[in-house]
Amino acid sequence: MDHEHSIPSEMAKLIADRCLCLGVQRASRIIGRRFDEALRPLGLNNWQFSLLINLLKAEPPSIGKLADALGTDRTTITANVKPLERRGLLEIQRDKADARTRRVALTDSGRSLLADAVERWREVNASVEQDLDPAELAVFRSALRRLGS
Amino acid sequence: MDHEHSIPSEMAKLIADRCLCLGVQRASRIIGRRFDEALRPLGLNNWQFSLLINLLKAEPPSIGKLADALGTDRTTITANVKPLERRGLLEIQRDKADARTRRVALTDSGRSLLADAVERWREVNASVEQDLDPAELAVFRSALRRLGS
DNA sequence: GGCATAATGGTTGATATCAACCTTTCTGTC
DNA sequence: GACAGAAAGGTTGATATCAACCATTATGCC
Repeated sequence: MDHEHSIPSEMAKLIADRCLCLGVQRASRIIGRRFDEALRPLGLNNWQFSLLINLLKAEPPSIGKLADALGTDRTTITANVKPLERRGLLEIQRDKADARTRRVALTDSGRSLLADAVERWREVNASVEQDLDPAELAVFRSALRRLGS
Repeated sequence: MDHEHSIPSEMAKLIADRCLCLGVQRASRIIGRRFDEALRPLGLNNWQFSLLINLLKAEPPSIGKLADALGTDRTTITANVKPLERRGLLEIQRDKADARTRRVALTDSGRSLLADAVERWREVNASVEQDLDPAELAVFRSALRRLGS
């Protein structure tokens, strides 16, 4: 007994299969958990690793630059930097030239933890890479780059 | 003045560029916002749309089946179904045969909202698809499928 | 039936995500 | 210097995410 405005279940399956949003979010959750697992012994999750690795710049990046790099809202950076600051892995500095800008800088402790984390990252990233053929992987990367811009 | 265990910033850039986790999560956030924007007039976000579309089955799916379909933890389903239940878009039913199982069923109201949402979904999904070449898109989909299993 | 084990899923606590709104600071123009 | 508009970021409130732990129910073996 179909409702006037209802969608048959075969069409629903087509939609779910074709939805790029669900596809990419589903994959991102599943891959995220693999990285979470690899980094768990260090007390980091995949998001925190990505943030920390983006702090290794010639100059500590601003909140806005970090948001661009990670593809998140600025307020997400603000909120999620706090636990890492509490752990002493990074610190917030005020920019000397522009009083509006805050820069996020790694501490020595953060730098040292990151060195361990990179070893674990290397393994799990290689393991995910091996789930795809080399040609497929190259296209996948370029598609991700194009979609994330 | 490099710390003993520190990573040079050129290597950090390589890691950030090669990290499939960051790449896919970054793309998923950016794409998610496009779908959020398209669905905002209906009061739905991309996650809620994906959940609702997965309720259009011959038989209402269990919490666990939904978690598989969306690639999330079971507890995420439990928690995030609540706002949709409050809005009357779906309801939780107990399975007749197995008292452990709870099934999530669309209401008429949910079914009707979903019919509107699908129109908006179609547009935004097509717009994301057009950011890739057809061949690239096909490889991208198959890579997502392989990574999300 | 009794019991060990699987399966299903809820609860709690911490972090992640973003829109809407607000404050502070800078820049350009006059 | 004054002022308008832009730029950078914080706060709040709601939803999203998952690990760890717990409770209930089903299943299989004896």
